[in-house]
Amino acid sequence: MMMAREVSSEEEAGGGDELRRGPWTVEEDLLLVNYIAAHGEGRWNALARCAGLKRTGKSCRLRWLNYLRPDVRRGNMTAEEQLLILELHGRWGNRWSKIAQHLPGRTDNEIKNYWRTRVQKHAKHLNCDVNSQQFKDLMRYLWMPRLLERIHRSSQSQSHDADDADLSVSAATSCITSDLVVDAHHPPLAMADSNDSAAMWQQHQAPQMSVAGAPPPTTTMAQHVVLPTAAASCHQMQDQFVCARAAETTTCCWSESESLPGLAGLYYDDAAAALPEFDVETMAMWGPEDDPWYTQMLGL
DNA sequence: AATGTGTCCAACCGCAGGGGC
DNA sequence: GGCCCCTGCGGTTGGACACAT
Repeated sequence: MMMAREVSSEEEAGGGDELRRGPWTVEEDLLLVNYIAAHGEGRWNALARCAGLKRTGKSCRLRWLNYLRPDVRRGNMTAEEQLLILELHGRWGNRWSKIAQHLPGRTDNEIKNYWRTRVQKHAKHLNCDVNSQQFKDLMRYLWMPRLLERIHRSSQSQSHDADDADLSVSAATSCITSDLVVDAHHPPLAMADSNDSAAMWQQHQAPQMSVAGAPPPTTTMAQHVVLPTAAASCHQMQDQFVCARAAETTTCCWSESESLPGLAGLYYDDAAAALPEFDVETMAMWGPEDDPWYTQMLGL
């Protein structure tokens, strides 16, 4: 029913001529960019008409937001961005536009494509349903700590003279927005079972990081909690929150004698001992060695 | 070199919701 | 309240490209 109306308005936008579809030409891009530079964006149907584009308003909007906008970031997702996507998808599901708001320069379309092509592909390879608890646990307890280690190693290699706290405060900084902190009252994925939000918030402040591949935690979580030593800047708060969040996925949940939740038969010792080396150069979430490793660990 | 297969991503489609009249 | 239009979101598709055989 809506489509009939929509089509009529789109036909109007096309001025009665045949509407173009498919890939945009350089000339069309120029028309759109120049028009928006002169008149601003919005009112897309009228914009398409006035700019002389034989495109629907929808098509113009999509082209601008996903491709032509000057602040669109292109290229591979960084480890920090991948970590954020996993984290935020765990919290919000397929709310791509909401997730995109936390990754400056990345579009919902790009994040959606990333999820479908990379994450779902690996779920398929592992014979997991991407929505299954098993796969969620895999992300939470294995992939996210691994990504964190990549970030950690990368920042170490970039700033040798930084102290430990600074290292924990990773380059993820640039990707985190204040919304994430505001949203921190939601029970985070990795500790959704907790009832004590105050204690959890204290844990959020803990910049201490223990990642997969590092010596396994031998103390309780309480012993890992380190209260902030100085008034933290907004950025530091955000960084600590994120790093502590991700660190929890390692420190809270793995003990030497306890199997990983949802991953029956997979023990911390096994995981830590068998972790393959990261390919820090490529910063890809999965290296070629990862699939067989996960397959073996999961007994798939 | 030719062909087949898989991957990635830009673009499209269908729908829902909001606002103006 | 109902209609119309616009905008935005999430799902899907198709073509270009890369890689394997």
